[in-house]
Amino acid sequence: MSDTRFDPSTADGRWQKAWDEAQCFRADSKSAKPKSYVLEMFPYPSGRIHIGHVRNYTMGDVLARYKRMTGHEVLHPMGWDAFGMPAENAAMEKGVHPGGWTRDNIANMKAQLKRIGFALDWSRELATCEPEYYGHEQGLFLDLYEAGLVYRKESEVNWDPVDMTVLANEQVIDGKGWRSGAEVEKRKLAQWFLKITDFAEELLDGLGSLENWPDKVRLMQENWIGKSQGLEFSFDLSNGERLPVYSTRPDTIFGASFVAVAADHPVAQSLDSDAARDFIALCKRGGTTAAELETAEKLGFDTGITAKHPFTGADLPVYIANFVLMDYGTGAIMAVPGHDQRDFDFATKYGLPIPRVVAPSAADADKPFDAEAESGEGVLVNSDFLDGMEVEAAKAEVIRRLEEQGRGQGKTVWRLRDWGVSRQRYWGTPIPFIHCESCGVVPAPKDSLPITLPEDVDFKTPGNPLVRHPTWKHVDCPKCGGKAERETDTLDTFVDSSWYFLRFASQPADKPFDREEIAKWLPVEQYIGGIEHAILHLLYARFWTRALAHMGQIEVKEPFASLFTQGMVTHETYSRLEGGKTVYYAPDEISREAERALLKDDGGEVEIGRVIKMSKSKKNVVDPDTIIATYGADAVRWFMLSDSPPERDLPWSEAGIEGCGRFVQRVWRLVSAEMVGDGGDLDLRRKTHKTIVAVAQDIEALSFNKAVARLYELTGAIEKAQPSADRRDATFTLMKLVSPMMPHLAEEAWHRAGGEGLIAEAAWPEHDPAMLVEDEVTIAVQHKGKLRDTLTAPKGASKEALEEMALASEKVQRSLDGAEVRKIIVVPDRLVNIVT
RNA sequence: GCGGGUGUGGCGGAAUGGUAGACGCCGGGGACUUAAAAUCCCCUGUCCUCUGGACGUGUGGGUUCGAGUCCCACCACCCGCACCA
Repeated sequence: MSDTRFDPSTADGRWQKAWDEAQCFRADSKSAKPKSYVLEMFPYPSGRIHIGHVRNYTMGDVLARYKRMTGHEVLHPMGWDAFGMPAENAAMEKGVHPGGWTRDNIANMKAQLKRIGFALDWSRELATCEPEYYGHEQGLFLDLYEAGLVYRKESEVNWDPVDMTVLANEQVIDGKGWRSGAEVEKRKLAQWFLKITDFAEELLDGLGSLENWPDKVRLMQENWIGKSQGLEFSFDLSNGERLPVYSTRPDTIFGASFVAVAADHPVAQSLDSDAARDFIALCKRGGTTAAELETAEKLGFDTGITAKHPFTGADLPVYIANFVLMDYGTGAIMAVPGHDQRDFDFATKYGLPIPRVVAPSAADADKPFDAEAESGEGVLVNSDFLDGMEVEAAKAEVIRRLEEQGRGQGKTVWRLRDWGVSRQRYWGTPIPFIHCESCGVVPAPKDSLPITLPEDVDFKTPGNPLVRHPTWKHVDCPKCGGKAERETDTLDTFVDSSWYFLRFASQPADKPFDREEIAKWLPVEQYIGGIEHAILHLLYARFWTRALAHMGQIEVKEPFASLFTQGMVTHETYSRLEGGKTVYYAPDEISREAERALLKDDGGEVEIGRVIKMSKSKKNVVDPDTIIATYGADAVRWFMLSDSPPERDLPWSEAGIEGCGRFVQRVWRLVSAEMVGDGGDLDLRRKTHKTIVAVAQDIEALSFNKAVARLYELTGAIEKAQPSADRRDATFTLMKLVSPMMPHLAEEAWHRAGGEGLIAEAAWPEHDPAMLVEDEVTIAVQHKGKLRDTLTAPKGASKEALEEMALASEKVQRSLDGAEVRKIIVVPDRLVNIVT
């Protein structure tokens, strides 16, 4: 080791080993210290850690190390979201077993994480693909079944007839399977569902208690749950049937000029004419992509049936309409064109009346519409007994009257659907049920768990290997003992990630978790991950936790007390046209100059594109291993925290990481410098103590970029200071303050400077409150609201003294130029503003 | 279409209604060196008649002694949802 340079290639590994040996990062549940559970969303073991993971885990790591230094017993675990499709794809493409592929990937990624020096409790590592994990998941699934929260029903799926598999919506591109390219069919299959809708109200209300979640995420979940309150009532139809409809605007009932049903509504289906059948087919063909919906024209088909208005007795035409959805409300609506844009468009197209029933005031009852529907507030007009009422009062009145007639009732409708968890795949948790011809669907006995996946499977033939495995599915019925078959569906991987944070608290062999350990560690104080999980993962995990609480297995209801969603790591792109095609080049193929970028291969200039999310197709990716090998783990960690606020995107740049590498060496040189000297340095001491407080606040607020800026400032101040006892103290303090961010450098420097033990186990420095108080302050002097001069005054100087000093300033006098002073505003210790 | 967010130097970004641009990157100049790397020092919003001054936080208004910050309207970009009655 050279004296003048810090060498991460030897130091990083040395300290990682030292932390391992000292077991610094083990969480002790017997500890009396206050606990802190810091968790980052666990990764899918794709094989390589990418730079986004590095940013995510560095943030959590800084917080975890800081919490440990401030006297907390920290739980900071790591695991693997190890089931899922990519493993099966690899099996099909490369002929490797999903299990072997996954476990190899885990080993690689674990080694990568260790090279970054994360303060993780590896003794609690888990992988969801191991029976020790998913066996307990099967047990929990059976518990949920017992509690009435699991059921089976027929449901429509996207079926790929070539791959013989069910596709997620995202895997259907232009109506074709993403892998096979075959036309996707809609098939009805019996599938397993979790009754998340039972918890809709709770999940919605619970959002209110999650003050430390981003408003954005709470809003997204609120919209997803989609509570709406309105009225369900029935029309009498001319064919003698009754047609229930749902409306959130019952107040506008006198404005209804037609009734519309969905194409797959029974009323539509019962029509016996070719024209009707053709129209229904036309509706079904309609695409569901964003662009198609945007331009979709409102289309309708007059059924010839009429509906009797419950108050006026008028006969309203019943249409089949392509914009009415079967799976929301009752699949039928009363259409009020004047006050709903869709109904307005439809009525305009088909020449139906557009009556006004809400107006700004009673005098505007006949005000014409301005080419669009008015859905706002106002008073009711042209509405018989509702005339003159406000919207809210009118809603209540209509509901009251229809309830009285026994024709309808107030009703709450949710957008949230039950959670379909069946996947017709191999690499997932087997659903613990058995199908018996005589007993039906029977839960697997708990003592038969875990139901493990067979190892001897092949992926050469399409379809689910569990279905065609020669022996696996054949079992005796646990009820009657006769021949029966196992369920061959496996669970959605979102189930795996719905409780892993509970399993981290303790890992008993005979049960999913230990009640007391959950009580000790949960909730997670700080959960960090990507915004892409704002809805599904976070909603499912909240549901699963509440369901367990509902069954009395745990106390905690909300698993994540505080949530942080970090931004992406981005990079500019490099490309040029070659033979009419845009060819992208990777950053390491480029030599980047100030204004331009040249290809290393042939020296040709390439175009520098926008800074965008790193993606393989644009080749704008950097590999964590490479950069760690080049700059060391600490420089990379420091870069991840610098400059950009953590919730925003972070543009990766070669120049930036080099700057971080320089800073690592700057700190190193401070420690190498002479650390003794005479006398004190009050300014530096003040700066040091202010920095202790500020960095602590910044880390707790996750404002790592601000903490970084303050550490640069302190470093600069130490460099400028003459040797002194205060300079020595400042240097030791700096080592501790940077240690959560640059732990290897901090250990090496600490060790070299003669510090005791490991800095990873050191306490956060104490600050002296007296050092935070200035005795002199800078006062800004303004005239006409503009800065004219600044002056130095003793802290706490009187208003009169400050006024006097301000007026004495030559610059101020020049600006005043003899004008009459009308008023002087003095903000003590801050500013004087002279008004003329 | 609905909902949400963001807009500050060449770039990333600081700034309890009180000195806009902290800190970093890039760039320029200098020192050290035979030379380079490394390191150190200085400069670095725009403009002008430059020991000073004017302008300046997407645009236009407003509130205020004082607005990047608060209010109103608009523009641009980004994200989420999407015919949810």
